Amino acid sequence: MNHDLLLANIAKHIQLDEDEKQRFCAYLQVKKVKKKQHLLLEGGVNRFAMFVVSGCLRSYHLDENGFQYIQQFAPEGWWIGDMYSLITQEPGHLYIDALTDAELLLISKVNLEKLYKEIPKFNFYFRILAERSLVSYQERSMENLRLSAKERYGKFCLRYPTLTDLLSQKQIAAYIGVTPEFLSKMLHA
Amino acid sequence: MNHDLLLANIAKHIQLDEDEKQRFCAYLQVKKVKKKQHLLLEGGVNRFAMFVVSGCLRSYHLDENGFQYIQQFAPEGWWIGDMYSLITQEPGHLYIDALTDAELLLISKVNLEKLYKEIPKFNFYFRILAERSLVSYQERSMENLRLSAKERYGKFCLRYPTLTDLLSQKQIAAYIGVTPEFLSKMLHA
DNA sequence: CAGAAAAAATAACATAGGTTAAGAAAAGCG
DNA sequence: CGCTTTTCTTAACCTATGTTATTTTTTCTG
Repeated sequence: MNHDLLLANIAKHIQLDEDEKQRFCAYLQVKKVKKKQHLLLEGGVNRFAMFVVSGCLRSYHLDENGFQYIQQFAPEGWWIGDMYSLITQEPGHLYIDALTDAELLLISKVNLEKLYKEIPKFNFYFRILAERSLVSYQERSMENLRLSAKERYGKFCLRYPTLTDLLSQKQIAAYIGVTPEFLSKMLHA
Repeated sequence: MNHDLLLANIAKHIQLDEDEKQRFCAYLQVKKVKKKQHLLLEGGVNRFAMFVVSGCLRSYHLDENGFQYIQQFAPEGWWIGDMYSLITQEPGHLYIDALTDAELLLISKVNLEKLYKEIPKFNFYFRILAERSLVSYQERSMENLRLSAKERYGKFCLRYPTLTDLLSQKQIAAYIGVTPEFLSKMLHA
């Protein structure tokens, strides 16, 4: 079943009885997307937190020169969204799209708020997730200041071991913040 | 009273009755530190989340060449800590010290866990904090990739308006990730 | 499978920011 | 208040990474 991967993930942090599982799953909706399909555009409001059941998504910024800067990859088992827009329900700056065909579970902001009220231990679950994610972005902020491109490439490989040989160099370059030309040169040097 | 600033901050997000306030405050300890005093060294375990009542703290990394990279400034009303070490209770990589004499409220990891059990709405409070902090570090990660030093300086000024003319250029340089020499040149160009 | 589109490689040249060094100004401290 | 230490400024030179352009290779799609 679609929901098993997510329920297993949740079970690592909080215990849900059958009734709670039912109620939680009732708040979810399944979505299938094709490769390259967009789920969020700059200026849009992100109304859903998205859990990747299969496939791979990414979130990125686009600058005025058309360069992409990838904030996150979301392979199987990861959550993704524009946290800023999701929290505030204001228009955000991120794009989110699918790098492969993918199957998602969505929970709307509205349902998420209901969930927190009805089953407060989800505050605990999402606090743990937010804290871990926070640590990861704190590290990346510092890495992006103090490490060379080659070192950032190394960190990318550690963070996404399953994606290292799956993604194009263009995607990896946009994640570590160099041009594809430079990444190519670097990998051959 | 020392605790008012923190209680006011909490009151913005959750409602505590008098008894809950009492119990919460009983978990806190007051600490006064002098300028330049360290609260955490690399390799140490961060046992306390720290709330700044007055003064200013900072957290930073030190690289093998002795360069500092500042992760966060914490003026009055901010929380600070080594999130990684605090969550895992493993040795961390951050240094934390005082940029001015400062007065802090500490809550130990142990008491924090008790607090979550006894007054579960603190899960909500710290979830909100973690989420906001997450958004801020997500933004900084991307800024550190895509913005020039001058643009990062601009973001620093927006993020810490009260510190812009308080901190030395050396501190600001270590936050935006350039050498003090380059920052000086940049500000005079 | 063929043609088109996207990605990767390579190379010459350009630039933001780093390095080193030295002096000037400011801040800390006895 | 004077001495010491730290910070700031300036400038010449250096390096990692960007830019532009071209060719080759790979992937997509009918």
